[in-house]
Amino acid sequence: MAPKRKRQETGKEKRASKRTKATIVHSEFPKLSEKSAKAASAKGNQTIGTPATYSHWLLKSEPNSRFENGVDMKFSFDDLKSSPNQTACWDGVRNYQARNFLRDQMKLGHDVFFYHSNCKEPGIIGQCKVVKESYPDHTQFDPKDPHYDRTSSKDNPKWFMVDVKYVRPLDKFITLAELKKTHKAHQSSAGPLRNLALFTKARLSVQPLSQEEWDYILKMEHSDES
DNA sequence: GCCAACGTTGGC
DNA sequence: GCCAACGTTGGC
Repeated sequence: MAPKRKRQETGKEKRASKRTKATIVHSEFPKLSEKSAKAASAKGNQTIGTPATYSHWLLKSEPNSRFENGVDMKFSFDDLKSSPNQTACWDGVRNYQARNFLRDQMKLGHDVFFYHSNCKEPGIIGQCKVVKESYPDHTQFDPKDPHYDRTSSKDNPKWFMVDVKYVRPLDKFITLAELKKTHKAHQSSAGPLRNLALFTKARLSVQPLSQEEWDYILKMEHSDES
C-alpha cells in the first residue's frame, strides 16, 4: 500500500507494559514519551485536571510529492478518495503524543478533518472518519521503509495506526490563514478556537479537537469570510 | 530555501 | 534528571 504521509522521528522509549486504564494519569495532552509518562505517573496520582478524551481529530498530510529515502511522502485528500474502498491506513507516525492519540483515543466512527500541510496553501480540505481502530504500523518492521524502526519488534510494536475513510470534501477549503486569524481573535475574546492545537501544538500531526472546536470550524465552512 | 519552534538524544 | 546539541516540522 502506498505510504501515507506522516512524519516524525523515531526515538527511544521504555514501554510501559500492561497499564490499566485506572492507573493512567492523563494531563490534557498525553505525555511526550513513555518515559515522561512514567515519570509523571510516578509522581503519584495528582491528577492534572480531568483526563481529556476526544472524539474529533485533525490529521495532517502532505499533498505534494516529497521524497524520503526514495519513497514519496505525498498523500492528498484525493489520494484518500481514490484508495481502495476510499480507505487508507495512517502509517508512518513517529511521535509519541501523536502515537498515543492513534493508539488510545481514536475510535470507530470518530470524525476527522483532513489537513494539507507543507504546501502552498495549507488548510482543511475535507472530512474523513475512523473505520478501524489502532493496530501495529507495518512500516516500522520494514528495513526499506523510511519509517523503519529497528528498536521495535513484532512482539512488542512501538508504533500504531488507524484506518480512515473518505467522507466528503468541505464546501469551502478552510485555509490556515483563516484559522489563524480566527484563533488570534478568539484568544482575545475567549472564543472557541482560542486553544486550537493547530497553533498551540503546531508540530503535532495527529491533533485532537474539542466538540466546540469541531462545530465552530464546520460553521466556518459556510461563512462568507474569504 | 530559511529558520523558529520544539521533540529527542545522550553525556554528565 | 538536567540540558546542550542535534534533528525535524512545516509555515513563510
